[in-house]
Amino acid sequence: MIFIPTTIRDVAKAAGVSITTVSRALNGYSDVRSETRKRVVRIAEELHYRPSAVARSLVRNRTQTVGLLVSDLAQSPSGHHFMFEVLRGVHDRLAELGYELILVSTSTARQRLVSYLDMCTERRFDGVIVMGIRLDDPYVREVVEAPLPSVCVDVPLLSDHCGYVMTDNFHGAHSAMKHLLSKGHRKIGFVNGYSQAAVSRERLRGYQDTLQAEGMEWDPSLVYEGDFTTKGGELGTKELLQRHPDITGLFFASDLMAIGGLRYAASKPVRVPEDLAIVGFDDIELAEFVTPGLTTIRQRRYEMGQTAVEMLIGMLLRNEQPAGRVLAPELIIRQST
Amino acid sequence: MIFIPTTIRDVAKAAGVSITTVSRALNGYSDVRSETRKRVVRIAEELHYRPSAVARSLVRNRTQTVGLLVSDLAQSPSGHHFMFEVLRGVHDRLAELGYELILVSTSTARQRLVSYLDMCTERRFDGVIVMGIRLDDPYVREVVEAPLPSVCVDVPLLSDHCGYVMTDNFHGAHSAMKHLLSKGHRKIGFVNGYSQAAVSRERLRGYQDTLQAEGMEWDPSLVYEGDFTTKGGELGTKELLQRHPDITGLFFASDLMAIGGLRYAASKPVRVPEDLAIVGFDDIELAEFVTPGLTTIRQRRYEMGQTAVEMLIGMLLRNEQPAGRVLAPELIIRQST
DNA sequence: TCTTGTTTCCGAAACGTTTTCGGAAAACGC
DNA sequence: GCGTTTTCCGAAAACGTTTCGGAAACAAGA
Repeated sequence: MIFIPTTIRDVAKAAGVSITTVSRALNGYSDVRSETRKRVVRIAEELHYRPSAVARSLVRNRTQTVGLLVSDLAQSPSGHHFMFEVLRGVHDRLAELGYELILVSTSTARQRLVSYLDMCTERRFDGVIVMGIRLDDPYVREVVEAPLPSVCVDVPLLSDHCGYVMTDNFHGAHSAMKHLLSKGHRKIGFVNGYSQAAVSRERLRGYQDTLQAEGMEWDPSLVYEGDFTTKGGELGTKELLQRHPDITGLFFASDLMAIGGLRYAASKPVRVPEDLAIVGFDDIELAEFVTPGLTTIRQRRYEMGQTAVEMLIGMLLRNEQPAGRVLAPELIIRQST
Repeated sequence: MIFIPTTIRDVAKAAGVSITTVSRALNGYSDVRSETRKRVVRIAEELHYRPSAVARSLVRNRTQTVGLLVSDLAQSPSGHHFMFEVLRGVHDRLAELGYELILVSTSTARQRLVSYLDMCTERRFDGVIVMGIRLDDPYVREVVEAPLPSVCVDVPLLSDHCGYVMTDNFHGAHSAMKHLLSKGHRKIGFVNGYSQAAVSRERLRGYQDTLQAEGMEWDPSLVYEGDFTTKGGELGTKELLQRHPDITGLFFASDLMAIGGLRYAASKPVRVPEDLAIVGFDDIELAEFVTPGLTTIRQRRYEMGQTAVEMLIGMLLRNEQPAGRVLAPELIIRQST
């Protein structure tokens, strides 16, 4: 019933050599006669020998595992859309490099008893990738201070063992605004995410800067602080349109909020894009299917995941200094503008 | 630079006892004086001692890890929507039980060299949960035959160490059809997923059975075999409406395909639900945001993940027989019918 | 005093690898 | 035939735990 795997000892015995020789033969060392090597390899295959990663980890003092820390798997801001793609990027690149991905989230009871750091040291992760974390999250400090190589996604934290990768939110917001301006809009509102997210700050800066660069005055009452949710986007749209009925364009800090804006418009006699042009941020899958199709700023999420891995492994293997990498976003024009 | 964790030896030395005593003190054995125990616990905390899961796994011969095998992370049938929720359920329940989740997908080069089974034995997973796999996937055999406790999601495979959990697709399809019939539709088409998916077969059976139970003839030309994608749904709708212009209702085996149907309708002068009623399957997040809102069959995805874990751990810890568990779906009525 | 039992602790083996060090045998240079 | 190098292989230590089988110290019962 219980499955007992073959060990290196079994192979050694069957091949009539020492376990040392088996280890060396299978790991491609040079000092083993090719004839012996062939025999060992053959017998190892016959016995379906698979070296135990556990034992190997113990002696090598590296586990070839990376933890993916997600602050809250359940109710992340942009929902699954953002996370899943990053996760895919992380997973795929890790797999290519021969690392395993362990998923850790804070959403469970156990994680409240044992801290992130405790988990990481217990499991002896080689490194950690953090995502979906807010600047005011208590774990931030823990992660950055921990003596464990790490990379943050979408949080610009930098130390001697912690790098980050994120979208160029400033320029993303900039190109969204340039697009709206080019369409002739002059009164443009901004529905932001909550201010504790690093990305919100950058997007706000992009909004302001673009307006000022065009010589237009910048009016705080044109900005609404939402929470990245559809509901928040709906409320923000309502609020801003009440404050400034002459608004003809709205920029949202997330697609989910922009979809809230579309919903509000649909419930009123407000036509999109004729009466109100809408631009989102993220380019989640929904954006294409919603009517009208949502003009938005595409984040390269898969690539962010890959890049995070690249950086982490660089720190691990080649002792590279952690850095901050910024990925260029892309304007996707659909029917909402 | 490199982080060297404290070992049980460090604690033993600092506390002036043997490592045996430290181990027994921290693991709650009875034969250690409470005074000694307190001292050991205090010192362990002071030194931030965290027992190495690696070493423990080696000696205990269990790793407290479960692999989540995903046949292809990238292009799964229902996309992220299905997987992510199941994954959450799996993760959360595992975490509660003190297990770690390792994500393994077949989408990478490395996985093509080393088989699933090899990975699992190398890493010494205690058990495995499989999802997103097709009946004709070569890995199916491997997993079922492997002497490793496993649970399949959405694939009805049963052996003495392999159980499964899935939605009651037959009854899901049944209630979708009953709903359409109750709305007065008499000519109803069915856009199915690819036939190699176990769920497709069940949904087709539900479609047929319901019609026949109502004394209606069942016409194979009313069924289109799609591929779970939006594009396929679009093509299927076009094809079926050409074959039978008098169709007034369409049932889709996935929401993504149903959305394809909505798109086709929007591109023609076909009004939904007036000219054509549409029912999907899954209740992905999109279903609510699409216009018109999609009537669909909700799968309890999070719960499926939890249930899979429950069953696996039962096999592991309490030696329970693997079983097949079927979860009831739910009809969600929106504006598309 | 001798056995018996309890309580509290420890030494040592075991888990399955990798790796260091060194030794035996063969080949080579002279 | 002798030293030297090269080739091939094995013994043993190490990684950090858990656990088995005592052992020391002391108390209690005979």
